[in-house]
Amino acid sequence: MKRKKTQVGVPTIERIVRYCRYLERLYYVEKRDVISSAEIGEALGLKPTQVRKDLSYFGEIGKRGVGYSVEELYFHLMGILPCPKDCRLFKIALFGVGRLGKALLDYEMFSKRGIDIVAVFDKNRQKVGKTINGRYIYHIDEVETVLRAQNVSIAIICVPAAEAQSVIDRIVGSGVIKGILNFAPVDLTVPKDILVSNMDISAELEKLIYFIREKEYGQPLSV
Amino acid sequence: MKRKKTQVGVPTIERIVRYCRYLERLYYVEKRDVISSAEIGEALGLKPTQVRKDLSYFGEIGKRGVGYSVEELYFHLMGILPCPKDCRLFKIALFGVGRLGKALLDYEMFSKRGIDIVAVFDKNRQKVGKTINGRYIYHIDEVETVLRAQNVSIAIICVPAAEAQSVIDRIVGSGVIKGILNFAPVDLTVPKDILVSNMDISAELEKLIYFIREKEYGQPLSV
DNA sequence: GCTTGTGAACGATTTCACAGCC
DNA sequence: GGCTGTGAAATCGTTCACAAGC
Repeated sequence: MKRKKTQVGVPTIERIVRYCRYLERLYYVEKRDVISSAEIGEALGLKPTQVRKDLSYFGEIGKRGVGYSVEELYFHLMGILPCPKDCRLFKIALFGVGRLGKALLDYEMFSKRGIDIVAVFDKNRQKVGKTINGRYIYHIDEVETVLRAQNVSIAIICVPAAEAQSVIDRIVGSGVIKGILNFAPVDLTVPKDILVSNMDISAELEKLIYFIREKEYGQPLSV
Repeated sequence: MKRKKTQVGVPTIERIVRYCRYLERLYYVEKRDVISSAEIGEALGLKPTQVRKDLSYFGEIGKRGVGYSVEELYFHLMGILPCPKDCRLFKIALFGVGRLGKALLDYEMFSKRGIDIVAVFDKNRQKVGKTINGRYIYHIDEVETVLRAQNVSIAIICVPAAEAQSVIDRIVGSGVIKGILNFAPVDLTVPKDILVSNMDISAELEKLIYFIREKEYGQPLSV
């Protein structure tokens, strides 16, 4: 099997996810038949050429002079993205049942997309053994056993920043985890064959404020 | 005043936030005196040249042959980033007191960074009038009055996807909001002078799974 | 010796320009 | 006329190579 040199880049995949969401609404709610790259671009704040380039990576889906069939395009993109079909293949565990962890456990969008969290861990013995949203809470000491038994491949980290790295080390030690979604505001050190996606809320806010200030005052500060 | 052509890019600012966090620990916890770009890069998974290039945008802070003074660099970067000094300038309101909204209201990292949410809104009359973590919950109908009175400039959106756009329209109507941090999994339509930062949790997970699959199986799907 | 700062080279991503098709 | 698909050009971001300074 020949390895293609030109893989599709990260920004494109991020936009594919957004196209997919937009088309979902167009298909189920607005019941549109066809859509143009110009209109998609308008809705998502992108240039039409950007939209067409992205879509062209996955084949010729549109009709020239007409546009894209909403149904065809939607199911085509759904086939490219992993969910919900493959989410059962990639089982997910959540670490840290604080407020954020609890919020994620019944996050509407997860269940809607077929994303299911199969195991939950905490280090607090008071929480261990209870169930939350139908999931049994394991103690962090059981991590190796449970992750292997359930064949979990993705970990969501919602523990405090100070504990994140030690939790990660134990998770990585289990040898089954392939990807980590990290909500703790620290940079984790992991073996480089494991993918990490950081969702750093306060970092995002700081970034936002930086650019607001830059826009307001022309210059961020004395540069 | 001359407008510089080369503004610092988004990826650089994202890394500056990370340097800042790392240096904070180095300064207060590990009490290091100097640090090299190589070591910073090691800790954050970046090449030393990347670190130096980023830092050089904001002046010559290091000493050749020696490295960077942790103290000097830390406070220098703190000066570039908006928090916590400017967070009072940029007041924040939160919309939607569901599980996620509640989680954010006492997110440790916010208070630690001086980020303070000054007003909270919900459309549920049962919640309105109560206080949560010391913040009075306003009804969404009061949005114009409260935002103007408090001079709020940033909105955090934690309402369900279906309601996000209508909430946004009202917020934008108030005329004081300059930036939005959006947790609802939809693409919002806003006037282009307003900055939007999306934190789409399920999109991030889908992206992660896509790239895990690509890595595992060489190709994401039949492309 | 060692480490920073930076123009130049390289690589990735976006945008343009236009051919191809309905 | 309209809209897509795509190579080429432009832009943006990262990495290299090396000069400058401790």
